[in-house]
Amino acid sequence: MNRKRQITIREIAAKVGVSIGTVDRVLHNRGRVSPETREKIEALVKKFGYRPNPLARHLKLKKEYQFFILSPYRHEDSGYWGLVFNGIQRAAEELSPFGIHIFFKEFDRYSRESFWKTAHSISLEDCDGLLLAPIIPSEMLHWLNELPSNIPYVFFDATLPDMSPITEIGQDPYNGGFLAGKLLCLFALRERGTYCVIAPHSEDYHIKRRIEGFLAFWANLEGYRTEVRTCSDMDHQETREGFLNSLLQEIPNPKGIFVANSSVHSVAEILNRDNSFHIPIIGYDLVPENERLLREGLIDVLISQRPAYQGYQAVYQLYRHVVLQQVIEKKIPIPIHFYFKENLIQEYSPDLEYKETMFAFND
Amino acid sequence: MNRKRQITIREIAAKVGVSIGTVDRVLHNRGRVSPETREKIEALVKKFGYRPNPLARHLKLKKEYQFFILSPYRHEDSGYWGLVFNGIQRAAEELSPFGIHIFFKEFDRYSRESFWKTAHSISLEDCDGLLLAPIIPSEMLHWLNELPSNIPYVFFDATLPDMSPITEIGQDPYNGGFLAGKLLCLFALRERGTYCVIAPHSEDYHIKRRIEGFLAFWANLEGYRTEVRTCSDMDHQETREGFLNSLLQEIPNPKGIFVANSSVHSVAEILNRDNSFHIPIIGYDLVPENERLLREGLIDVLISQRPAYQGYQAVYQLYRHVVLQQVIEKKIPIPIHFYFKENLIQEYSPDLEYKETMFAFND
DNA sequence: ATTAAATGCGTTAACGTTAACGCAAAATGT
DNA sequence: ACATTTTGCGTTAACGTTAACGCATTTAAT
Repeated sequence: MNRKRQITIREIAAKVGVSIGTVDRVLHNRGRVSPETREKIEALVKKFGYRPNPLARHLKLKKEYQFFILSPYRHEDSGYWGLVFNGIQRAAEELSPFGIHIFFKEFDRYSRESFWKTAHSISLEDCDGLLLAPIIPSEMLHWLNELPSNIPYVFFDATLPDMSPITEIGQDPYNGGFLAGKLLCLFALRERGTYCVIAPHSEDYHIKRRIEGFLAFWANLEGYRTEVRTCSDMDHQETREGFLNSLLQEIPNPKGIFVANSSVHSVAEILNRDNSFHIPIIGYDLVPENERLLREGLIDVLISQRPAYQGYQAVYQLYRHVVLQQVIEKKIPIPIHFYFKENLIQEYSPDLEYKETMFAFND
Repeated sequence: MNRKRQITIREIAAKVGVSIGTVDRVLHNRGRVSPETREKIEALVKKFGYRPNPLARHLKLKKEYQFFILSPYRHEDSGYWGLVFNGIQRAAEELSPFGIHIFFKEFDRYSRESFWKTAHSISLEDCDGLLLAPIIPSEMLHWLNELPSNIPYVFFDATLPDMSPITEIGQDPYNGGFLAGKLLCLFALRERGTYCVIAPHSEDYHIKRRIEGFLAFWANLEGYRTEVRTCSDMDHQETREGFLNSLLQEIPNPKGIFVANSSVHSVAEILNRDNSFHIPIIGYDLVPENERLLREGLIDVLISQRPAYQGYQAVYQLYRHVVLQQVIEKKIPIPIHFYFKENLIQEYSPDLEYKETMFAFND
């Protein structure tokens, strides 16, 4: 159970019969060491698994680490990114004794220009790590390919193929969609009929996979139909109302609706407010507006991507890699998490105040 | 956003006009300081919010921290505690550069004698922190009251009133029961009839609250009946079969069953294996046996208490308190988490291998 | 052949904290 | 009055790592 004490640079030096300076030069590739000595030292380093004591290193260097977050504006996606920032903020506070500093760099997720402007505003010289939301894959890819190769980065929320992040943090969108189907089916009491997917009109890989998962759930069931409809701009009131009206005209009696992103509140507000019948609605993300409507009963289920946890993990794993030089798992999967109106506990709420009633163990 | 640099002991000393030795004596209450000097130093320490650099301290002291886990045997509750241990183990590995060492002290949760024997085997002299599962409240209370007051401890899984733990980690059992009701109702397609609770015959506060929550869900609904039955020993095959047989005789057609603890697999195995009809069953905890039956479809839903996360958090928060001397939130609520057969991802699995298919972002 | 540069290595001073040690001066005991 | 203890404080050596610096040799350049 107890691993043995870590070997120190001084002990390595003694074993080889050189000074610590020489060992240090080998360790940091600072040259001025003969090939034979270098080999001997490298052999021992390997043999004894020497790893520099991160505490001593930090003490000596007094290094301040700068991590940059490249993410959509915090208010976008109905405030989703703000939830991520809460987790990031908390991690930053906890890790401040280690000299971790966080800088938020936000862009408009619908503007390539904004992305580039923001990306270029990051001062790469004194950047020790990047937290990236690859929400515009092509641009992110392009930018990363021109990046100095020595800057470590993590992906959160989504990922990109064929890259080398320290780790990828995210939720399986296919599975989320599948489960959305399952829950929607239950909330509709397995009634036969037509079930709708409402999605933004975008190329977003995540959204597509969620829809695929949702459709996969219904594929083998008999008596059920599914319809996918995309809306060009859910944030714009007229567009939204026009879209939903024509949807209801086309499908007059949908048994349930799955909104594949965080704009589910816009849908639920129109379809389930002041109506004589309730359409089961399931959507994504516990953003404030969605939370409110969940509480009011206009939304039935929300799938959470656990944004604050993702943000926290992104910072923490980067710290583990950069400061502690530990080995990080290549993937950090985020379990799919449901919220009904009865189990609303905001994780890492901004003010750290949790609702007492949700946690009353005694009396 | 950037907090200013922490003040050092040397700077405090300079400001007061004494040496660092004197300041250190004040900080550690080692006497040999005049009252006036002490006051001056204390004032400045307060004013500038001096806090010793945990890295330097650890470097100097080379202090090894010993944390003891006082918990039921890892195999008890169908292996539930083993899952907690996984999270503890992982935290211990991550924190090993800080000299954290973990010692597992396990007892039989059904034997007071075993509890005392185990509790007394903890060498309190070199104990820097305790992780406590207060699963036998009376004995734990008694033991804690006789404990030297300077040892910090955290509660996980459950808590005790009127104590001063560093933090309490746990899930709201009432809410969990309530949601179990809600989900069971959905899985039974809201069919009218009788719904059963099966619980162990014990005084366990958690279990009681879960049942209360479950009953609360049905209380205001019309056409639904609920029946609570306790079984003396679910682990014993004959007792179990006798219990379930008489249950089915009494309630021939239950619409759904809620098992208020992790022994749901025993129930599902008998009631839903090789039967022509499926009774919706919901239970607690993603222990291996339950996971298997969930996968096979004999169990419909499992509520997870996120044992590995609880274990991880318990160690991590204790580390934050003891090593970093940070302020810890008084309560760490564990959100209620559901598993269906489609979203099985084991958090913190022992071998750190996650199921790839659950996290395939691309293609 | 002489100077200059490069190589190979050791030494050392920090980083901030802690606690042992030392040493006056004051307080106490006989 | 003198010995002894106590008080109040400063000094210092670690802890492990890093990188600047120094100093011989060896190698290269003119």
